[in-house]
Amino acid sequence: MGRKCTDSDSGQAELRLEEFLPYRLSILAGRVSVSFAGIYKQRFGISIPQWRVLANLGQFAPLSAAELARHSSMDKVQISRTISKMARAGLITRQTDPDDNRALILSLSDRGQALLAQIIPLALTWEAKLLSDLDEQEIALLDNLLNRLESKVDRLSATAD
Amino acid sequence: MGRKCTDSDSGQAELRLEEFLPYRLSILAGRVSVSFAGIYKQRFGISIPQWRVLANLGQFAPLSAAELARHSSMDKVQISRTISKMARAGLITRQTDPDDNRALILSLSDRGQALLAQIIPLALTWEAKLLSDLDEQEIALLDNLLNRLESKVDRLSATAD
DNA sequence: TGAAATTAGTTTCATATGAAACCAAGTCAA
DNA sequence: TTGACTTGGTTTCATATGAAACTAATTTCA
Repeated sequence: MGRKCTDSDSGQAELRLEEFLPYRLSILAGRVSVSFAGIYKQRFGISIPQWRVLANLGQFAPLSAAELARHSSMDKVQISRTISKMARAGLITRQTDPDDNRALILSLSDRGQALLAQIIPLALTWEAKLLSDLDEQEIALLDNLLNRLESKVDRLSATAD
Repeated sequence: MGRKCTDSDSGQAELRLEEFLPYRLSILAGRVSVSFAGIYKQRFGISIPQWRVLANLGQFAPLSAAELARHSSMDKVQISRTISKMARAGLITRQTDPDDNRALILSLSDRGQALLAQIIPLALTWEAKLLSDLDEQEIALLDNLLNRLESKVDRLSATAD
């Protein structure tokens, strides 16, 4: 960083938070997460990380812990702890991979699948409500924009040092 | 084992995470936050909550702690701790409000302002990079969509229970 | 081979978090 | 006034988090 153009009166850059994308995204995502978590938290007693594991295994199982971490962009420590809890609760199964004895093969148990099947309709209904002010085209556009931002931020992170 | 029914004809609801908005938003916002935090974290030694306080006070000061909490949608405990640290570090000033001796009047100190002035150009540059694949119109649209989602989720949370 | 480097997952430890209890100041109602 | 209620902010306490150290299995390559 070089530019230290006398932070005094003249060239003072301004930041309007209500227009600053990282900030807005973070606020919005936080509120969405909390609001959505209200759906399954007390009703089913699972946390946000547990919900993530549940949903990811529901869609992509079988997965190793490392794959699951990549899929869900969760920390590997958090994965480890979350799957321990969920295994104890009988929601997932863990077997060691015969082809690589370090790795685990993770899947949903019947109970886990049943739980997921209970939550999914609630999730979809809730999402529909969230999107109810947007028309088809706008939803498609949002989808497209989020995709592009996602791959952009990945590229930015990759080059950051 | 597993699938007792084929998805197409049965009532088995499916969830495609890559299309599920709460999930995508949360992943994207997390990555954006982390990537952006890389800009100021080691360079200036401030945390994400500190950045939020800095930016909010920069734009909206003077603010009470409660107002700051509302503005930034941060927890009041977190606000309390963050402003203590920042006051100790000489980044903000805290005076008790003469009109209400419970309340604090928070502002940026000169040092805080100088720090913010250093970060803002970096933040704007970074944001510009993030948005560089989107044209004017798309940015405006994104802005509009995020706004509408934000107010929607607020309404959903309000009616939650 | 077999020693160094990598990778999968767990554990440790210091820090961060937030719900609930708390104190102190202000408001309301009788 | 006074006592009940609310509000601003801090503290407590139990839990969550993640970086770094660790164990164990696998790969690399001299």
